Amino acid sequence: MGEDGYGFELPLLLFAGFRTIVDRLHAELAAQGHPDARPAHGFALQAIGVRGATASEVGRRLGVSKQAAGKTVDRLEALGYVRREDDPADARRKLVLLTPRGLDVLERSAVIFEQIRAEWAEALGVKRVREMEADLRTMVPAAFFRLDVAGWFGA
Amino acid sequence: MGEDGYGFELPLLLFAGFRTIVDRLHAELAAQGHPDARPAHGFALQAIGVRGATASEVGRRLGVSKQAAGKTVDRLEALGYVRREDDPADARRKLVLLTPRGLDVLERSAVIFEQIRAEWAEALGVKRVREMEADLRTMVPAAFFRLDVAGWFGA
DNA sequence: GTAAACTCGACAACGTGGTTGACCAAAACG
DNA sequence: CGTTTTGGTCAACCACGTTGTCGAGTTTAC
Repeated sequence: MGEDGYGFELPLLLFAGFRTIVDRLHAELAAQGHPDARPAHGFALQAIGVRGATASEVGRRLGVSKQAAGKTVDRLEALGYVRREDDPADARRKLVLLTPRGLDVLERSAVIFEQIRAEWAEALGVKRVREMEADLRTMVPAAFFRLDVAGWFGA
Repeated sequence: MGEDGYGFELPLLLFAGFRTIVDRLHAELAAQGHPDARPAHGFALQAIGVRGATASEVGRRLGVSKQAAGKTVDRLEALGYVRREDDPADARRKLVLLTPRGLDVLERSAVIFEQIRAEWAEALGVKRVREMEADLRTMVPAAFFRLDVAGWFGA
């Protein structure tokens, strides 16, 4: 063991940092009219995007099965964040589209994330935050758009 | 939005960094005779510790309900990582104790985490890794350090 | 010393986010 | 054409979490 402490600290700190930000985000979202939004919803809504996507496409973008993506879309639909629409050009496809409410939660999330990052920059210095982001980009495989987030968030 | 990009990047990078390390850990563990080990097991085994603990204590240390902790202990028991033993001093309690196999996976995890951290230090510089850890410690609430680290290997 | 309060472990029901496998209808391809 | 691929859905299952309930055992208060 090195002088820097036990090895599990680094992954634990990374996870704790992530959870700290995500928990803050959802506390803010709850206070801004989105009490039922969950982390997985944000990932899915981003994968859907303003131009819409099919459930299968969402699954591929998130690195999960089309069935899992379909169930997530079901929940988003029940919460009013997306709607489904038949694709006139392909009778198999059902386009998933953001509702105004879905767009709202995405926009608010972006604003809140910016606020949190600004707080980190104020506490640590902009340079240190930028270095942290750059270092993480160096160490993370490029194709990390794959999320597979199950179980990593609290209730 | 600042010039640094969208706010989603920082939490996504933290999560990606965590996942990158944890995925590496479990690939190594699988190659070293622990193919069924999962991330949640590692957290639970740490919470149990070499001196053992009850399911309720594990739940408190991990910040989950005693029922959830009990179910995780069930799985660890089925995998041979822990055993349960009646507490002669308190007929309500059932002590959860690491088996030799449970201790083995903990020890191997510590070694692998050290290797991964050394790789990060080689790629980024020891100073930058230390700064990252220090910065994260600054930004993360102390509640995330509930895991009882002292006495990991009987120390 | 006994009654009340608390704690532990267990059971049940449920929610969320995943997985495979199977299947049909529609599209794409030979 | 017929064959293969693709999109959506249903069903069963798993991992991990939640509340609520409950009996048995231990503490605490009076």
